[in-house]
Amino acid sequence: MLASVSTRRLPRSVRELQMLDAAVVEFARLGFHAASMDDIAARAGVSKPMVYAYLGAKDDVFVACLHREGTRVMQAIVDVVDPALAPDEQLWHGMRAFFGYVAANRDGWSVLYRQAGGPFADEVATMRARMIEVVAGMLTRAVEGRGRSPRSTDLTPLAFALVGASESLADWLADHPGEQPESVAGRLMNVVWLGAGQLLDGVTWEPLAGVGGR
Amino acid sequence: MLASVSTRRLPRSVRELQMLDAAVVEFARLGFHAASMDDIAARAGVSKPMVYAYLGAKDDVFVACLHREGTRVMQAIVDVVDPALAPDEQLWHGMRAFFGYVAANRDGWSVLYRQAGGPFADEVATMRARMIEVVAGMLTRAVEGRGRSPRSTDLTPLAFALVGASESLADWLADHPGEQPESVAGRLMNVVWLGAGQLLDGVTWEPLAGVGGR
Amino acid sequence: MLASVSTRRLPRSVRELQMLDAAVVEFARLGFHAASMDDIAARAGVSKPMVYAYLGAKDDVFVACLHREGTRVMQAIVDVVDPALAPDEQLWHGMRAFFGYVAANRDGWSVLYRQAGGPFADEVATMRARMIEVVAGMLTRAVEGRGRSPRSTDLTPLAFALVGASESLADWLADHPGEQPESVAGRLMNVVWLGAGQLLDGVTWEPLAGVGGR
Amino acid sequence: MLASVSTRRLPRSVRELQMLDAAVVEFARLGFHAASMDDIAARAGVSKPMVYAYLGAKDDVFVACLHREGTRVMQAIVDVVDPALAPDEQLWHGMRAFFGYVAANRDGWSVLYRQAGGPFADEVATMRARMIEVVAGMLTRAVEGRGRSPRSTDLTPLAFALVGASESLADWLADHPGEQPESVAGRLMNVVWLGAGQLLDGVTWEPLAGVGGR
DNA sequence: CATGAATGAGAATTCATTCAT
DNA sequence: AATGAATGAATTCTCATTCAT
Repeated sequence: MLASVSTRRLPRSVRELQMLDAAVVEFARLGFHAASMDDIAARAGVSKPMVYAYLGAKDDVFVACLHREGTRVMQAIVDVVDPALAPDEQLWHGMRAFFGYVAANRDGWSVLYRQAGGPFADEVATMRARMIEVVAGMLTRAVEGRGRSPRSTDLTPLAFALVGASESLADWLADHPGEQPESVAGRLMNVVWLGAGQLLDGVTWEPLAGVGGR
Repeated sequence: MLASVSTRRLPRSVRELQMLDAAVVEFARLGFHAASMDDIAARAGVSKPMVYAYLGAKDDVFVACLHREGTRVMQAIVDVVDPALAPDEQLWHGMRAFFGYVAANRDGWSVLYRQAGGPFADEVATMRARMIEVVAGMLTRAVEGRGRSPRSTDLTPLAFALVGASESLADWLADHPGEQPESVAGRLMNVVWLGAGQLLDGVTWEPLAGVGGR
Repeated sequence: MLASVSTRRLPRSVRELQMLDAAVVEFARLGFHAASMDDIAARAGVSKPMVYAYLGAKDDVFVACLHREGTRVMQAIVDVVDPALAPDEQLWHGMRAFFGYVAANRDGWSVLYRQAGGPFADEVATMRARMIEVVAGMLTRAVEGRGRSPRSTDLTPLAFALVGASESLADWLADHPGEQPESVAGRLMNVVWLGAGQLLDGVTWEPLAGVGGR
Repeated sequence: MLASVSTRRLPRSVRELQMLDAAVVEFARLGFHAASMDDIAARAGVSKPMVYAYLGAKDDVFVACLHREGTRVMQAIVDVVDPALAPDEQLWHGMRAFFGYVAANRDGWSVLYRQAGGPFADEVATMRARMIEVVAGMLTRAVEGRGRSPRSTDLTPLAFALVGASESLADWLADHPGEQPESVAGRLMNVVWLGAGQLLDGVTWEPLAGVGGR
């Protein structure tokens, strides 16, 4: 009866965490529809009714995962972006945090970013929007810190591009264990910062007249 | 009784196309698992056994969609990338074609991009790898066109970033029907081309000191 | 257009034979339910509607197989049992023919004997009954040829036993290619003939009193 | 509201038995392919998912039936074959037990014997092989008990014949509910024992001359 | 608190069978 | 005479969800 390693009779909060962890893994592994409540319960080491009692129906479980993971990414960024820093340093820290999170939490990231469509379109869109907002905010402050107000306030597309690039690079990193995440983040930072800088300085790339239009 | 537009008794090739189209729509709408063969058949205006007879099991149908759409995107890009053009123009044409295709084929794009997990990871990965290869090729030629041999031949990470950014922007584009693909392509092109250009010119951004080109 | 090996445009009777052959093979291979009209048509080298046109629905096809194979076994026996021969020779010839048929036509035999139950219980039972009748008739004539009328006219169980033994031995033969069918038939003939002879002579085996009854 | 005979919420072992019983009945009635999981579940008084949860897929259910029934027949025989008995008594007891079992368990026997083809050929063949082994053992001991070492040690064909004859007679018995298993066993015992005995005594029947023991 | 037992509903897949050509 | 096209109806199997204990 010594409960040293026994997982029985844990407090509710702990159990909930185990379940959420299991759910994230399963949803990431198979996607929302293919993941089964059975597998989630099994992976969490509890019986199915427990999952229902603690987290509710499958939809609820998924939304819970979504929220937790979303909060985590945003927190990871917010935590390292010190407003006292120089704008470029803020961006650099934020990107590193974001990049690091995506690379280190493939499962959580999957849940957030690879489950478009379906009955959660709204939830996912909302979560994504908040995340993009954080990134876009980071970019905006960086731009403003350069003493310029962005011509169009809409840095959202750039935020999207940045997120997509990070995700893709995280994939690439996963296949190249020898590479340093830091260095990859640095290269991305360079392109974005230098490119955006040029743009702000009025330098633009334009297609050759007449040729681009065909 | 109208014989003219009656869709009964069509030759195989026509029916196959109808089915593929229907399948792409359904897969895009609900994802692989949630889409049902019933719905696909219904949308194609045939009975389920026809789908099985012509396209095979659900997996086969999905792979067929994947291949068709994948080939289409690639073709759309390859078609406009004239090797005789200047490197930057090649990149510009390619990106414009890509965003144009995605804007015009939301469904096809969804099928390709938003089903990464699950049993088709390999198929999708293969297709993406081909795409990245194409992009990396364009980038390499662009760099060489500037009269420099790439310091490390490895432009692959940049290709990854670019493809990821494009995919993410394509998503954004899909959710903002008002936006012009051309304009999105232009913005991305600017950041990448200017940023990469600066980098190649030896300008770099470095953390903690802000030495680089601001 | 030279129709040397072409199988097109054959006269009805030939086509029907091809189909029956194919059907027997398929029914034997998979049983009535698991065999499919598709496979039968494919094996016969014709399209499904041909099978329906020539032989009718699946049930009809099966019954046709049943009848043909049943007729064949019985004919094989009747052909060799010359009433002019001595009774034991009649039995011997009949058994050899029967045994040979079963051994040489595993498929046909399967259709006849391994498809009990199901919607054809009646047909199968009838066919079997006729077959057993032939064998029993053979036995009866043999017994009568010995100058005795069988005590109970019912030699049917012995016929059943004989048929079962033959089938089982045919299985055994199929696994022992070195063995001579003739010799195996001979051994069976010996047991039956000698055993039945003893019985007719009034010799019987009786269990030890009191022990057999527990 | 009657709690006593309510069949709800039974422990697993009980339900499993009910299901196996139901499955045996259905498989016997219609054969493996024609029997449906729906029917099995209905007959067992449960819903289909329970059958899958407890017994697995249809194949598994069938194999489970096969094993249970096979074990039962073998056990029925082994239980009554006392090695201390005289060889002929051993054979007699074994045969009586066999026919008795078949008469009392028509369904179980059908499942075992009438599904030889198809994907379970191996399972059935294995079980039959074990049975033949047992019979061959009994025959061998019987022969040795007569003070003779079998000329060729190969009594296997005779065992095959005996088992085949028994199986076929079991079929006959199944179709003639009026018959006494005891009596059928007796008749078969007589033919085999007397015939084999004559053979061992050197009496043989030879074709064309009728030299043997008439 | 925790679970084994149980199921309704739905999805994939196959097949016998029929037309229109 | 012969066939490709087409389908209604089953059948196997899975899953989210709920009770009774």
